[in-house]
Amino acid sequence: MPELPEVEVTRRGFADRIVGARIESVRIGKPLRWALMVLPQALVGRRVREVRRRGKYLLIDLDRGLLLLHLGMSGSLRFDIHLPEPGVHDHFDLVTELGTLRLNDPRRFGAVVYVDDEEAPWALKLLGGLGMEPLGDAFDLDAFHAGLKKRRTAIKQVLLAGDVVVGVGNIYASEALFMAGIRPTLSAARISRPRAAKLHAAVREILARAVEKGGSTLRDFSNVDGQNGYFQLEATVYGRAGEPCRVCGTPIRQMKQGQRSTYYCPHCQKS
DNA sequence: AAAAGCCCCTGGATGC
DNA sequence: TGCATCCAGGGGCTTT
Repeated sequence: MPELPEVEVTRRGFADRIVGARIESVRIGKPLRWALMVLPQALVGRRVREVRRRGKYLLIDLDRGLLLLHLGMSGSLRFDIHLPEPGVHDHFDLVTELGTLRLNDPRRFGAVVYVDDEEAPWALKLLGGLGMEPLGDAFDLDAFHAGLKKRRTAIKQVLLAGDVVVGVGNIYASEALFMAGIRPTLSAARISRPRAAKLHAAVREILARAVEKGGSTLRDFSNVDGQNGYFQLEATVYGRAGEPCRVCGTPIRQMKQGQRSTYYCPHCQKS
């Protein structure tokens, strides 16, 4: 589920509501991808300072230390003053005086990790290799093009890898490549400067638009208030195999790249 | 060093 | 209705 837009929509949904709150208790359900790395009891009494996002990670800064949250493939967060009894897929509750933040994740590919600071080994391991943030000023076109030139793999794979630019997952990679008119299998290193510029702009536009629409809800995703996103309704290629291209009418094709589905228009994305 | 596969896990859709 | 198979928004780890 959650690519950058969904994580950002999630962040915006509870950041202002939880900042300043004192942690009253922590409840752990089934194990997630990694152990919490700190005794939940040790978090009690700390206060939430800020909620940030880096790529697809949420960073919850406390007055001492921070929590790194990842939603994996099927995770979503809820936040409310009062939440019902936890269900089988509710694996983490951060109970604060201003409300409870709850992670629901059926497939349990998500993660909650505590670190003392961003230089801690686990923080470096998870965040250290991440590429540029696509929204905001740090997404530099020169650096983007330079990053592509180093990679001979298919451009779709490079977008997904997250070491050049972060946050672009399987839906938005296909969407951005369609917007830029680039064939997903094209070697990243072979992308010309003008086309890199188009892709750079497309990534920004697609992600920003998706944030505006509340993200994409295919199955599990909803925001912290349980509301769905609507970007999936304006997908141009993702999930539309066999349906006519919205621009030229040619049937959209589906293929596999690295065990993941890629969608593209063979006419609009000739190379 | 880069690239390609494998795997973690659960549930929904589809097919026989 | 029951059971098997395939597929799904991610990404770390191991192997080439």
